[in-house]
Amino acid sequence: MVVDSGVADADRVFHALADATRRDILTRVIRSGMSVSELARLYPMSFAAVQKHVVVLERAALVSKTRRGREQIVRGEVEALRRVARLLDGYERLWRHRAAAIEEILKEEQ
Amino acid sequence: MVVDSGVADADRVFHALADATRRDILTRVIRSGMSVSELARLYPMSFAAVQKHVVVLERAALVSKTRRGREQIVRGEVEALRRVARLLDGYERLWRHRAAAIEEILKEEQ
DNA sequence: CTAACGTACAACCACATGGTTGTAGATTCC
DNA sequence: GGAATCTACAACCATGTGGTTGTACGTTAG
Repeated sequence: MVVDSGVADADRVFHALADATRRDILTRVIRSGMSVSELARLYPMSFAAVQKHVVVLERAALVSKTRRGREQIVRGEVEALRRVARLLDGYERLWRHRAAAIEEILKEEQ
Repeated sequence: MVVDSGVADADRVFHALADATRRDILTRVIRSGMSVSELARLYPMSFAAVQKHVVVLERAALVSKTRRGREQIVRGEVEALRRVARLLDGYERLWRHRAAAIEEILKEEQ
């Protein structure tokens, strides 16, 4: 297992998700693959802007691209998504731990 | 239920999580509340920088502050965290849907 | 072959972000 | 009361981000 720079990974993933356009692209390409220009037609911005959003998602490993003729098909990668979900689960577990401790204290006080 | 500006909420939450220092602060204050200056002593940066990180987490509703004398105690708020986890679950559900569709297609082809 | 299409990338711009220092207001300690 | 502590916030700076346009290159269609 790669231990190195898991921090930067999380940085990239959360940053990639911190933009409504990118989240929308992600939901679409998870449903089914789409070419970059198909995606670009969906948003009120230039092709270049959408292409850059796709690059950000790609760097975060949230999507992958595969060539099909002159098109580049973008697909959602669920692995990174799962890693983030697990991370958030970790946060929540910590919280539950705290909640349990509080309950313990309240019990003792009664 | 508030329907308005759930998008901006997600923006704020993901952006808040897209920084290693802020994620570290979050894990600590979820375990147990800490004052801002206690937090500030933990990181190799100025008090003001840490205070600004706390503000970012607060705007994302990931932490809340309560006064205790001259200190401000920062605590982790789990509600927003859960909302994000649910959002990511939503993404994963979409993916599973796609996986099921692919299986269906493969079955038909055989 | 040539034209149109799909993609990638550089250069540029306005604005946000993450850091700094400095100042000022509450609150507590002695 | 006066000093120390904790917090908040403004001003500033370097860098990053999200958008633009323009250009170049490979692939497909006619």
